Amino acid sequence: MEATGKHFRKRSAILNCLRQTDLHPSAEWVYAQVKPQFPDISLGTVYRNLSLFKQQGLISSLGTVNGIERFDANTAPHVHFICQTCGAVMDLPGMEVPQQLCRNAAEEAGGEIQACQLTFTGTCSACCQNHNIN
Amino acid sequence: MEATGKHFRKRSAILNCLRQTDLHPSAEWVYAQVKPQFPDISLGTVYRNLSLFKQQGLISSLGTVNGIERFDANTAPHVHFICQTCGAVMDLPGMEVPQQLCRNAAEEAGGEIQACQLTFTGTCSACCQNHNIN
DNA sequence: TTAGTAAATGATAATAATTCCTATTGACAA
DNA sequence: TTGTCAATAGGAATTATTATCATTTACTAA
Repeated sequence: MEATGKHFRKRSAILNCLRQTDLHPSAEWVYAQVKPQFPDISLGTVYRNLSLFKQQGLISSLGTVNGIERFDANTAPHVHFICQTCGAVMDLPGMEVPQQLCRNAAEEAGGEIQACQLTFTGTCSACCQNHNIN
Repeated sequence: MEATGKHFRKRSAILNCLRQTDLHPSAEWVYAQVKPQFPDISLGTVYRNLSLFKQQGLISSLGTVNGIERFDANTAPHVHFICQTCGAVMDLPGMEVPQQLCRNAAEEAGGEIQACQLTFTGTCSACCQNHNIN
């Protein structure tokens, strides 16, 4: 399973691509990024590996934006802002989910809590300006 | 646009169905519930009206669970727990998102914030028990 | 009653994101 | 070289959702 040799170059390129961006991209976006370096890569490989990484806990999914799944290589708990107009997903790095909230949730849910997602939805500043112009 | 007469019976049945459950159901589930009362209702009508209600702010969407969109007639901000094993979505009614957190988000995001979603993911107590048995 | 209308619907086709399938390729060990 | 097995490419299949369009329903006015 080591990433040595040509065998795993595509797989690690996909992971690296996701690690080098903060755009919380879709599978298609990752595909487009990796394509120049590996012209014969297939979209299926991107989906397959993203799914594998997710299962291994190397990446996480933010859910879908406009019906398209978005991924994040930052698995530490953090807060997101999603612009409903342009579909941009941004981190709100200055914020964090209070630990107490997570403890309360664990208590109230009864089961086991594995992840926590705090997401704000609205219109980003760029789209707010565009809207004013039009 | 009043819900008088037979014309709007299906539409309001869909909304009532959603209002009378706390399962945060899918379009297909709503369809199955309304079907006995309106045997000739079509799935397209359910999708069409759910989409309309969402647009009107009468209901909200939780996003997708296992690739299927889930809806909620409770538009007040509240906290959810999603079981990754069985796909159940539950409210955590004793919890709420701190107001201060929302204010911070608005400040940091720059744009306009319209909604806030706090979701915990994990394994519900029922699925935890089943897992122990098997 | 009887058109005339606009909205709502049923049935089905179309769309598109994602997953599945199978032959092929690359890496490595014997 | 050869056998084996995981990884992949390419494309077909799946499936949730949306769009289309002819029909039905409700309401209004003559």
